[in-house]
Amino acid sequence: MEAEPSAAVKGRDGSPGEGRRPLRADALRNRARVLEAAEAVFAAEGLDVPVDVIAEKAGVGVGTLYRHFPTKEKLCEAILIERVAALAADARSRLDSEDPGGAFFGYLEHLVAEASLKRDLINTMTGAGMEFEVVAADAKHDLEAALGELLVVAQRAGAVRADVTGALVVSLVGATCMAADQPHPGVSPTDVLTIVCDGLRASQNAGRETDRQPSLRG
Amino acid sequence: MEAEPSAAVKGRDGSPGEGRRPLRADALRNRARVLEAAEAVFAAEGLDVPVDVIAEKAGVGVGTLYRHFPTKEKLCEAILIERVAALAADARSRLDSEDPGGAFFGYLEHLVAEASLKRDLINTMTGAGMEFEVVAADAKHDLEAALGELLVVAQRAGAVRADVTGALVVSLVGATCMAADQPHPGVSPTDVLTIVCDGLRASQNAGRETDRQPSLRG
DNA sequence: GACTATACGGAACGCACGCTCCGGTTGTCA
DNA sequence: TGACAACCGGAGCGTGCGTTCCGTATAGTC
Repeated sequence: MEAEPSAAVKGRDGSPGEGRRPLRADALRNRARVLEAAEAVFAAEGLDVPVDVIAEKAGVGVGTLYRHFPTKEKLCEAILIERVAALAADARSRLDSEDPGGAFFGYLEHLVAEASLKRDLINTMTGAGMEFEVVAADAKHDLEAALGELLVVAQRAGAVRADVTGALVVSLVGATCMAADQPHPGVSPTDVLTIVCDGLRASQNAGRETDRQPSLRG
Repeated sequence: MEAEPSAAVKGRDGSPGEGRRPLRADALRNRARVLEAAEAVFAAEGLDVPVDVIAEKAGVGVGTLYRHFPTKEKLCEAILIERVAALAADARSRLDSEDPGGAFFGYLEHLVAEASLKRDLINTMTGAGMEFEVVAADAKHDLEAALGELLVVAQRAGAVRADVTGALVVSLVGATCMAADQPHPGVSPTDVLTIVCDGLRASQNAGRETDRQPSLRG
């Protein structure tokens, strides 16, 4: 473990850390190119694209890529953290809506739509494809916390059944995102989400008399 | 493409194909061991276990494994086909139940429980981890067909909303199985399935007045 | 224009995994 | 028991991917 000269992650714009001289112009340019290419490729293909592909798309050698991002995981983080933070902020902005139910379900819809547009988000939300360490994990936890807040408000308003937990909603959203990633012909992510939302709305013990209705907290 | 002497898949017990002499005793024994080990390992870890692991667990060299199953995919098939066929048979056995709703939802429960017990089934149902060619794909399609039959009966009985398709149910089950594979603390696969089932039960336009209720066939 | 720290590119390394090859072993049959 | 086909084991090959190394190019400075 030695000091890594220019490998540490700086501000997204490549601004210098304290006491370190600014990046050279070409380095700055290349760093931006790599981020841009990675953003596009990850969104289109998911997180398990070879780094070579990103480097090529950025018009840069792999060596250059690795000088700016010491690891593929760090590169993913640089992109995902801000994506996920934006989602969490969106959740919180809906917190003081006059229609908590609409806010909650609308947010779920937004989440799934966003995930089917940016496939890297699917990997993040379902936890498949890459294990992140602290930094990105924190961002994800923050998103989950924000979703939880939105949930309790909707529950207090009676728009969501009282027996679901935040973790359950996260599981359901992750599952829906996965369904978006493995599409069956004639089934859209929205269709899946519709069923899930109706299930979240349903009051407990709403089942027909012929079906046994298991309790969530059984 | 040349004839492969003993590599062709025979009956599960290793009985000879027509005109081919029976397997030697040790070969028969090893074939069984490999199947047994693969069944256990795939169930415990999913389909993306290295073949070396299976060979070792079977007390056999990789060469031996590959003589009996020319490809990892074929080995998976040998196990999955009968697993999946059993599930399809189970579905059909429920077709003439007096309680179509209970039969349908009970079957979904069985499916998810089975999948969280045998992780290779998760890979199969979610389509993640391995692309199968014709043989296993046929088995999967048969399972989906059986599930579809169970669905329409339940719909005719009014236990399931009329606007869901078989493909949608398959997507939902796959998603639920994925949730079982990426467990969140405090959330069981059953919890997820409960929400999904309630969503499938909910009559259309059952949403509260404050929530907009998208139609499935929008 | 010359000089140097900085950055670049891409060949090459290490590792994991599916699969093959072949010298040695063993079951089977006469 | 001897002989041969059938079978075994595991070293090793090919491929794909993350990562490193180092000779070369260039931006910034005087």
